[in-house]
Amino acid sequence: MNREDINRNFGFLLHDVARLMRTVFDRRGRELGLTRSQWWVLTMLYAKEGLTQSELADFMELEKATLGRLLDRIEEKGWVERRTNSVDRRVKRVYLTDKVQEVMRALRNTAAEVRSDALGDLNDVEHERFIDTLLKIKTNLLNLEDMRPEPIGRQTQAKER
Amino acid sequence: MNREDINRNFGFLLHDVARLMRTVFDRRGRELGLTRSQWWVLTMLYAKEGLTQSELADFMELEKATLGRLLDRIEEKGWVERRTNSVDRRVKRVYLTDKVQEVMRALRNTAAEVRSDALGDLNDVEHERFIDTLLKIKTNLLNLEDMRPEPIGRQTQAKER
DNA sequence: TGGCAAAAGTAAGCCTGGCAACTAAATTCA
DNA sequence: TGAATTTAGTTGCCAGGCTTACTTTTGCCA
Repeated sequence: MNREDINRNFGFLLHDVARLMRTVFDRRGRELGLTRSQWWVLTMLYAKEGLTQSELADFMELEKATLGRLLDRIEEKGWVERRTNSVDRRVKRVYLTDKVQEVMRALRNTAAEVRSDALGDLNDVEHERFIDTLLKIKTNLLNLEDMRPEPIGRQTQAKER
Repeated sequence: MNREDINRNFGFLLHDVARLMRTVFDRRGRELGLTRSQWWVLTMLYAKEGLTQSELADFMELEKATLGRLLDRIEEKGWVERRTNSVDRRVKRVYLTDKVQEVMRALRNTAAEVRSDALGDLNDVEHERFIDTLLKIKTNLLNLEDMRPEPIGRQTQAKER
């Protein structure tokens, strides 16, 4: 890679843009009292309430430990509840509380703002193409052997039962 | 946003892909003994050796503090040198050491591998379009008022006076 | 049934990143 | 000149992410 290319380097750019997005969202989210990651968990839960922590971690492609700590903080704020399962006492299922509803509304607005600020002048075609390409890249990355060992899990299920 | 959209949500996708890239790179970089961020600093320095820490932080759009700590670790490994300026004794300029050359070679190879694994089947047109779009988004984000106050440096201007 | 492996969560350690507060040096300007 | 302001860099604190190592519980099977 020569020196001129640097600003068009895929890895750098992606890194930059993701960081900028996070920063923008974190700043706007601060007045709502949460971080981007916490918001992300809430949004995922909104779609998939009642998953176990491990299932949720798999779904979000996060490590169990990372998710666990996120949940600690969100639970402290009273937005989420871990319910112990009576059948399997190791398992904790995660539920949103009622209290979270108003926050969620505010978040959706803020998220839409950030998204439209970021995408700004892109037309629909460009937008869709961009999303398609991101999806392809994501697929490529998930298929790398590097990703097999532990991270994506996918292990197990179709096991017990 | 309805529940189906979630996998085509720009923010999520970007977050995911950036995280996956980081993970892949970190795993492959580990055997070389550095993290993605450290590699990033080295690469930037390769293009811009001799900048002051503040200039480098601006260039990389990082906080001075974040860069400072990155440099601490890289310096410990002997890949980088902070030289104090005799004219302005506050300033430290950053230089690569000779020792770093072989690491850099390995890094460039690894980076190219990761990039081609990630981009995989994309054709050139798609690739270029993707980069263009990323650049537009980056520009949009950098132009937000949120980004003005402190973050990018350029600080100070028009304060109380 | 009794032991062992696997699974769910947690804890601790490390690195990155932002923000805020600080120190030291330089600059401004009254 | 001397006080106030700016600037360069560091430090402290916190969130988030990954890894590794652990505890508890469950399930298998010999």
